[in-house]
Amino acid sequence: MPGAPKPASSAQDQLRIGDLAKLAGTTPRTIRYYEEVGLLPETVERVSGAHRTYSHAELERLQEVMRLKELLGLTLEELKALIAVEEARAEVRAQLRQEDVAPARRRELLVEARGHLDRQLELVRHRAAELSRLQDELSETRKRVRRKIRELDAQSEGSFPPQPPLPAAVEGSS
Amino acid sequence: MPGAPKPASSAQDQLRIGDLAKLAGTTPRTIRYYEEVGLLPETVERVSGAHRTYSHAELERLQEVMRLKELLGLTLEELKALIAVEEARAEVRAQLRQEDVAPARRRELLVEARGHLDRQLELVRHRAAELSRLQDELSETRKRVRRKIRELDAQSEGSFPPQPPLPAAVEGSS
DNA sequence: ATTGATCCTTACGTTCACGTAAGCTTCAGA
DNA sequence: TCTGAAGCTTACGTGAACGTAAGGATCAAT
Repeated sequence: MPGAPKPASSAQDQLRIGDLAKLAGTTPRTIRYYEEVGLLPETVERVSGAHRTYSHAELERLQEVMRLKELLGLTLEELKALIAVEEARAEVRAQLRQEDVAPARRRELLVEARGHLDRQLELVRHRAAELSRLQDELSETRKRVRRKIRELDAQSEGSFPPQPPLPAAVEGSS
Repeated sequence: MPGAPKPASSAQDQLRIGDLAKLAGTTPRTIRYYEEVGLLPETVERVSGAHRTYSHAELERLQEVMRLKELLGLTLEELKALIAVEEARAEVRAQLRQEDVAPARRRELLVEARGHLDRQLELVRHRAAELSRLQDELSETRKRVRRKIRELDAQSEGSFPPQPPLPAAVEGSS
């Protein structure tokens, strides 16, 4: 209504906890809980009682956390250790805006982040490898089962009921 | 009681719950609990109070269950639905020993098992794909971080401390 | 200034997946 | 036959990860 153009400041991006929850596919309670246990940083400069506000960056972080939890099945405690990366990277990004940060300090942060990334990668690779093996074994088993079915069908050739028309259609995904 | 030599029956393979637990890397309590919720079949013909006994086949089944739980992070309830395969396959194996089973029935069981296997495979493939994407993203991020470190090192060329000798050595465990 | 929707804190409740303890029974080996 | 280790049932306890409810505060829009 007011002719005043919205201050083109970097605000705008402010989400409330309910919005964040909806966007991330979770609940406000969960977000507060994650903050409580230290998985998410306490929203900046908040007087007790005031509403929490989140930026798009925080949404991404939350989604990343949820993804790691989902995919790796870790406890929140384990996750906390793992996602220290985000912490470091966030700090680096924040400091990149100030030019007066000692390169030495910046390097430290980056090296730290690299270390965390290496740990994450190792964990993920391991998981992926195990899953891959499981997949192979399942495929192998399925092959055997299908072969046995075919054998049965061949034996009862004509002599038996008109061969159940194989529901077949196994969706050849991937 | 009689000095009768141990009946050379097919026994021998009989494990007690403690052995089974140790072999599978879990506890008796967990095994009983799995049985309670229907994840493991109640050991055959057991009068209440008598010890449970397990065969090698049951060990394998338990290990399979634990592996699926670990890798996919499913609840026991979800697992129950998923591992109906084992049920069907066990039945097939049992029936394979009797030749008098109608081929039609045998076929039914096999088809059922195939269906369950398809579901498992789809789930595992999906998981594997997601993990793979995560892995790629992590690799990408790591590359960027490493590049930034190199850039920093290049900038401070000679002008700065003798370039921290890169702790490198990412402990190549496993 | 006044809402009504959303949020805040505090705190107790709940489900899952077992752990632990007690009292008794079974079983394998001497 | 006896015994002690391991098992059985029953039941209460526990930590993680939230759900839910109560009573009041905040905030955006009117």
